Amino acid sequence: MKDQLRHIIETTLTQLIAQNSLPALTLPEIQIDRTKDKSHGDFACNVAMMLARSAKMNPRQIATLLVDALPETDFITKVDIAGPGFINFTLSADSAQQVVKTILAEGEQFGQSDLGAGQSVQVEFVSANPTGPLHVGHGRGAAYGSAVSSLLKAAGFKVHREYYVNDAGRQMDILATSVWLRYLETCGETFIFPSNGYKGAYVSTIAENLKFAHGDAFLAPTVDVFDGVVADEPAGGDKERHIDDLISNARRLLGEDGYRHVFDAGLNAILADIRQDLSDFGTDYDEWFSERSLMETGVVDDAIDALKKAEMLYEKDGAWWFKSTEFGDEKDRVVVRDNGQTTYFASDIAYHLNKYQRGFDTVIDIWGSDHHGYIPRVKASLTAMGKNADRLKVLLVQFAVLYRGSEKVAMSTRSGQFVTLRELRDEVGKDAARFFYVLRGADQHMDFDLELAKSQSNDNPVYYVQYAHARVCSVFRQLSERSLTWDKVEGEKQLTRLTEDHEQALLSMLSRYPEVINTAATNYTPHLLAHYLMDLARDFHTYYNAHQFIVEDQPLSQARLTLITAVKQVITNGLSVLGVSAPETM
RNA sequence: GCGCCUGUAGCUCAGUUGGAUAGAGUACCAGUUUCCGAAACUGGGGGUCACAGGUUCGAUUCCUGUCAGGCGCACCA
Repeated sequence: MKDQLRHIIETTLTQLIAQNSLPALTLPEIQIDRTKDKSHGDFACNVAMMLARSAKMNPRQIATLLVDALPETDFITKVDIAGPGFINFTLSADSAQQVVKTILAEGEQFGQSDLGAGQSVQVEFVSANPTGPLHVGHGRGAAYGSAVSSLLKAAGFKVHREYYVNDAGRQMDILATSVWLRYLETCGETFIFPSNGYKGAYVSTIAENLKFAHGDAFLAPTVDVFDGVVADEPAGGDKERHIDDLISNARRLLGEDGYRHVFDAGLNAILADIRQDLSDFGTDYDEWFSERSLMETGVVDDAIDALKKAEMLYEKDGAWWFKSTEFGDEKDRVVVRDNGQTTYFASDIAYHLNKYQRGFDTVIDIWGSDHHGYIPRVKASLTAMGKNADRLKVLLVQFAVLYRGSEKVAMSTRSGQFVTLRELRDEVGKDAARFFYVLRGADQHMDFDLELAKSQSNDNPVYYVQYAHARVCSVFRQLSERSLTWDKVEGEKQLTRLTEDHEQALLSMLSRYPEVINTAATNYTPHLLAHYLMDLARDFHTYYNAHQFIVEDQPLSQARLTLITAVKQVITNGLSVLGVSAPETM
C-alpha cells in the first residue's frame, strides 16, 4: 500500500516538473508514514515540506499543486492537506477490508516478503564455551538470535544459523583436567581440588560416567599428578600457573590418546547438554561449527599466511603481531604466542575468513555486549585480508538482571552461583522466557522479573497476547456448541458490514503486520514485533468487550467471525516468529 | 585516562529511520458480567524527553560539549 502511494506521488511530481508547474529538481526519497492520529487519515506524506527549500515555494502551495494533479484511484477516498504541508490519505473501506482476504488466503505465509531477494545471511549466536551449562545470559542471546533469524527468513533472506563451538583452547583444557581430577577422586585418590578448576556438579557426573565406562584406565597416582606443580593460590601460590601445570601433567601422564579421550568425554557431554537445552528452548541450528576443525584443516594457518603475505604481521618478543592499529584498533594484537600456540583471536580470524569463503552475503555475529571491544580487531583482520568488513554485522546483547519481585537475584560466574537457562525454563516456561527476552531492545539493559514472567495475571504480557488467540478459539468452540458454523466465503462477502470503529482499528492494525516484519528484520529488532503483538491483542480484547461476534444478524456475524479468524492467524504468525506458542486454551 | 552503550511518567520500557498535541504496561484512584473465557474492558491524574549549545520549515531522534550510570581496554577465551 505504501509502495502504491509512493509510486503515484512520484509519477505525479515528475509530471508536474515536465509541465513546468514545479521547477526542475531532483526528487527526494518519498516517505509515506502511518498516521498516529485517526483524524489525519491512514497515511501521511511529507514530500511537500521536503521540496519547499529546493523549489523555493511554500510547502502548502506545493501540496495543493500535487493533490490537484493526483489521479483518481479506487483505494483512496480522501486526500487532505494539513498542518505545515502534510498530505493525508484516507483509505477506502474496500481496500481496508481487503487485508482480511489476503490474510486468509496466505495463511502462515502472510507477512512474508521477498525483501531479502534470496540473499544469504549467516547468523552466529550463543556460541558459549562448552565448559558448563548455559545460563540466563545465554538465554537472551538464544531468544534474540533465533528471533532475528526467523525475521530475516520471513523477509526473504536465506538464513544459516550457526553455533561456534570453542572446543579448543585453555578453558577447555581446564575443563578436561577438572574432569580428570574428579575421575581420580572417584578412583579413591584424595587431594585439594584446584581453585581455578570447574567445580560444578556436572563435572563430577561426567567423571563418574568415565569411571563407569573405563574403570581405572586413566588412573595415575596423586604424587605424579601434582609432581612439580606450583602451589595454588589459597596455599600462597599462583592459581593460573597451578592449573596450567596440572594440565601439562595430565597431558604427559595420560598420553595424547588418553588425554583426548578425557577431553572429549567432557566436551561431548556438555555439548550434548547444551544442544538439548537450546532445542528445548526452541532454538535450533543449521550447523555446529568446531573451532578445533579450523586448526585441524589448516584454516588457521591459511589465515596467518594470508596476513603474512599481505605484510600485516610482524614478529616481536618471539610472538607474531597483527597490525590492527593500521585499521583503527587501539593496539596491535598477538596471533601467535611466543610458545608457538595460536591465540583465540587467530582462530577467530580464521573463522571469519571461512565464513566469507563460504560466500554469505551478510555475516551476523551476536555477542554479549562485554565483547564490544573485540569488534574493531575482527573487522580489521577482514579488511587486512582484502575482505569487505561491512558485510559483517556485529549485534550486541546486554545482559539481563534477574529479579524476583523487587529482589535482585545474586549472580556471579566466579562463584558458580548463576541461574541456568534450564532453571529459568522450569520456573517460568519457554514461552514466557522467550517473550520477555525479546520484549526489550537487545542493546538495552534489561530487568527480568521472574515473578512477573510466571504470574498468570493481567500483568503478564505473554499471557495477554496468547489469551487473545485462545479467546478467538473459544469463540469458535462456542459456535459449534450452538451448532452454528462459520462460512468463510459468505464472511468475505460480508466484510463491508465491518463498520464499527473497533473493526476499522483492527483492520488497520492487521494491515501493518507485513511492514512490522520488514522493519524488524532490516533493523534486527524483534522487540518491535513483540510490541506490535501486544497492540494487536489489545485492539482485539477491546473489540471483544465491546461487541458480540455470534449475533442474530447472520451476515454481520459471518463478517465478524472472518475478521477474528484473521486476527488469530496474525497472532499465530507473529508468535511463531518469536518462537512462542499460540495455545487454543490457557 | 581512552573507546563503546545508555539516560523519556513513581517503576519497567516503546517511540514507525527528522514530522503534527511524546505513548504503552505497571502502580495509584474510580467504574464495567443476566451477554462468545474478567488472564479482559472503560475513565482519571502523572513529563523541563539528563543538561547546555548547534544544524533546519520542524529535534526525543542528527552533531558538539557537560553531568550520571553500565561495559570494555591480555602472548584469557
